[in-house]
Amino acid sequence: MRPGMHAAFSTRLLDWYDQHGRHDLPWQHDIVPYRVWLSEIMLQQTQVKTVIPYFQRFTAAFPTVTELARAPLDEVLHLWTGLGYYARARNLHKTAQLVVRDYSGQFPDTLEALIALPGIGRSTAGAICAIAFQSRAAILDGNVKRVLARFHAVSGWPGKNAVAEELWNIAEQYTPHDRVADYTQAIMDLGATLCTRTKPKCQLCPFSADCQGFAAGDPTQYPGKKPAKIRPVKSTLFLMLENSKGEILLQQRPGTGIWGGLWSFPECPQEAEIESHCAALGYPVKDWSAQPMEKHIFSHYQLNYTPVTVQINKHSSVADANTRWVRPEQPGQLGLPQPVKALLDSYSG
DNA sequence: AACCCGGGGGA
DNA sequence: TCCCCAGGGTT
Repeated sequence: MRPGMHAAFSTRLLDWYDQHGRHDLPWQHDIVPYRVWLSEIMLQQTQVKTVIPYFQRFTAAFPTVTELARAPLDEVLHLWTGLGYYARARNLHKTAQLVVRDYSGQFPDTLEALIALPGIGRSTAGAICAIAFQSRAAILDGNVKRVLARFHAVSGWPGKNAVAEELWNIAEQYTPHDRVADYTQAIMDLGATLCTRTKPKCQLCPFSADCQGFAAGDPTQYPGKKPAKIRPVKSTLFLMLENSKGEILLQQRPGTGIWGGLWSFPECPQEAEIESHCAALGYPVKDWSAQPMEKHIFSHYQLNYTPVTVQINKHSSVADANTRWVRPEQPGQLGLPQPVKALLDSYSG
């Protein structure tokens, strides 16, 4: 079989699915549009394993779209807590109310009508049409993009329109008229279990002999990666408060976000705020002096930081749980971001 | 700590 | 039309 031979593709995929695919996922029984829709929304940015308990709780609380539509949004959001992308839950609730109001509680069965509902795009609409209504419609979620890009060695990034269009065309061509619901589950399953982002199990794949990505030597080259974007530049002042013992004040950063849980200097955005910021910390400023600005590169932005040495009037060396006075040459067993470590080293040296 | 993810909304 | 974002999981 060569890439492009449509009927052979779906036949081989369905044979694999019948023998090796997953058939026991919660949304694979009692297949009705409501459950298909709910599962597809949950699966949009979230993996199967994570979704399963949420799907169980949701369908227990709201067995039908009517009950979901009647529920307060707060209850929906509560049941969604932990799944992330909370806009999905708001759109879910809106769509439930629209289905009740405009469609008497019966989901529409055309791509156009489904896409018009909040939170449903082309791929999700295709999945609902194929799985819930057995009508021929293509999908192109992350798994399918990977499978098709590798099979055809499509190297561009699917975020680009031209690449997405090429993949959609391929997806449309392979989508069969018969068993389209099983085919749709099957191609997602192949991508999720064999044709994985890293370490694909090509030796188990029914398509490896014909896969152009495999033939090229490294299927993980496909599809192409999102291009690294130009890093935005952020600027901050690192306030290096020094007490009369020559110790420097560090603060533990919040557990999440950049440098989560590490110890760093207090920061403020500009020189005009130095005195008020230190006063708020409980340390009136005697004198301060800005040092040359330095750069630190993260994957997603560049941090320009200006160290500011600050002499304080208060001679305290006590600190609360989130702050600590350290000797710059011996900061102790603290997690320090690289620039903080470097500044402490140069300060003592 | 980088990378990934479908759809919505703003530039 | 393109770009960016959300928020948790995987690697």
